[in-house]
Amino acid sequence: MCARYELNEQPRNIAVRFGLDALPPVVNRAIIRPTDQALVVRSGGDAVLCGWGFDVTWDSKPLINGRAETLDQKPTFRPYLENRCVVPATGYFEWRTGERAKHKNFIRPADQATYAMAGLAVNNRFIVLTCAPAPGIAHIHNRMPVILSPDCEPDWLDPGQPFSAVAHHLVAYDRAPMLAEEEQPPVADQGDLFH
DNA sequence: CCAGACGTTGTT
DNA sequence: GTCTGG
DNA sequence: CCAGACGTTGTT
DNA sequence: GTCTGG
Repeated sequence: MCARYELNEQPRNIAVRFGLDALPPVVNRAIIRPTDQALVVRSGGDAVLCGWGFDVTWDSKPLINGRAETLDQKPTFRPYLENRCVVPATGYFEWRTGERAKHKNFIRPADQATYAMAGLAVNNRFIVLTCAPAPGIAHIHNRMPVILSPDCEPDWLDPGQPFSAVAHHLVAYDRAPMLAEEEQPPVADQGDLFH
């Protein structure tokens, strides 16, 4: 899940939305994929670019997600429970497995154009935390990124809070419905390829 | 990053 | 070769 | 010692 | 690569 997301918003608006001190650094593409540099916000309006995924020695692929339910039990994550961040996004992509094909969905909360995913950021890398899905999108996938309400973001980011005091934020988004737009199957417009 | 897929209709 | 998805 | 896990996701 | 369990 959540192996791709979008941040399609003007730096100016991102700065306002997340209370940044200055305009955030910019990357030239809106679609973010594993290993890409992307914007993360830490406490105090500190916005930096980090690469998506922690490198692990046992796999060539980076570790891009962390399960919220077990985060504080994993040796890989436990040292970093206070290195919390939020990851600005305007939507994320999820593939629903259908009878015949996979259907790509673009998913976002109904009440926020630009929202915050909960994450950890360490050594210029970040991961996105996942939780059980909200009811409206459970048919698409059994996980979703943790999406924070704006009023919870400062608490989540507060480095003075122990993880145990902020872990309750790591649940499916329930402030508004989740909207999912399913990408239409591509039109096989190959006319007379076989004529 | 990198392994694995890349196509699956409806019988003109 | 390019796209997909974790 | 040494095989297997180690995160995830999705599920052969 | 390093840790864990048998």
